[in-house]
Amino acid sequence: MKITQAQSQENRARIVETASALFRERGFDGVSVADLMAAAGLTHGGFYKHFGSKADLMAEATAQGLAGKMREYEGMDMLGFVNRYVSREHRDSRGDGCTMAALCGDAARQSPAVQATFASGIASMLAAVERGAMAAGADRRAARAQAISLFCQMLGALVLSRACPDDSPLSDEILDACRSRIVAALAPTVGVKARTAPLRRRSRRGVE
Amino acid sequence: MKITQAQSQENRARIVETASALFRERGFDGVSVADLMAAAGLTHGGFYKHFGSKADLMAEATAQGLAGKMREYEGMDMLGFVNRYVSREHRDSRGDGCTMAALCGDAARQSPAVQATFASGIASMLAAVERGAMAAGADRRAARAQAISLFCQMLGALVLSRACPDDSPLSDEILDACRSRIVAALAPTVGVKARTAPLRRRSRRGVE
DNA sequence: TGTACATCAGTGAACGCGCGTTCACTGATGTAC
DNA sequence: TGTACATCAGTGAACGCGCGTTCACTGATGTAC
Repeated sequence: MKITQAQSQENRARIVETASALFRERGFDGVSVADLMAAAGLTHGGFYKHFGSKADLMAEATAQGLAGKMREYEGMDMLGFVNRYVSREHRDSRGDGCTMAALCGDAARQSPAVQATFASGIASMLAAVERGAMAAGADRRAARAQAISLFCQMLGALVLSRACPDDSPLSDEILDACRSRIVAALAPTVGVKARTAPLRRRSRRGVE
Repeated sequence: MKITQAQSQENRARIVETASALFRERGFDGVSVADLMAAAGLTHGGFYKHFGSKADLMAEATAQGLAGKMREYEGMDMLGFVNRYVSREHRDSRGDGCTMAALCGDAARQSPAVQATFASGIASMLAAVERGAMAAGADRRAARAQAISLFCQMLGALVLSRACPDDSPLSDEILDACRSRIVAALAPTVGVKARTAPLRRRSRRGVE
């Protein structure tokens, strides 16, 4: 049965979106094409009408996952961002969480296309954190290095906390220690003004 | 052909050692039992004379990999440890490097046995870093949180730098920025005495 | 110390299975007239 | 606006392949006497 062009585009978008979440939850190798298509409400045969290969989808889903989270984070101030990122909720919702944290381990062994996508995602994230750090009163010269250091710590905490068993107290401790220290380091330079300074490059009109 | 008991034990140890390196290089799913046995100079059929399943070996190889690196790191002072850990050389030698950094992403999706092994490895590592931080003059009260924060940053930097393509300048930048900041933060409290204080719990006699 | 024999680490073919991918087919869509 | 027909997104069986695992077999080891 043929389907409306609009329907087809909708299906394609749903496949990418579903893949992005499933890859984050189970890793690239943990999701089969059949799994994925079933989760998107389709059968596996149609996959190749939309994508050249699973590897192609991996690159596209990664790119979309990274970009989507960036858009979400850009509206937040530094404190809010840190509190949300280094949290039990984020740790426990891989499928909804940061693509970088969920897949950076896998990315190191993937194709150059996926790695390049990751590198540009990391660059965007670091640039956003740098703007946020400067808005929070960081030294202009050191803002870049501080942003890198900060984000590495946040991501490291999340990744390590996820490597522990579900009920491990260590998992909570890692998150709490890192979050507290980062927030404390940010606090002296964060006033009411900084709290309202979002990570985004410039203000945008309109609703989200 | 039967083989000496000593030979058999040697073979078993070599399989675990080989597996530990290969898993770090390619991930748990990236190494087949046949690959692994061939790399250890054996044929795949004999695998089940030594191990109940591939999953069993994964847990054992992970435990050995974590313990082996701990022994190596324990002999170093904080500055040496940081400089070695957050380096291009470490990034480029996954098979020889830190098991935690190489496999923590995969660990989150593995069996409880592997996750428990990871958690205990993380605990050992954090305890060692805490001792090192205190030897380097850190505040006794904050030493634990500082150790967690420090190690998360080190691991995060390594993992992110590995997610970039091989020739990416961003990969180098991440390592350099984190290493510099950590070393600078350590420097004021690190004197000649601290430099000679190793991470290990107490001094041991005899050669390595 | 020799001899006979049970043991069992290692071999390599074979197993069922799930994977990524291909393909003949379907039938509503979208278009040419 | 109707009619005839080419298109092509989606279907589901089938493909070859590599995986983890099993198994009958080998033959030197290690042991009982």
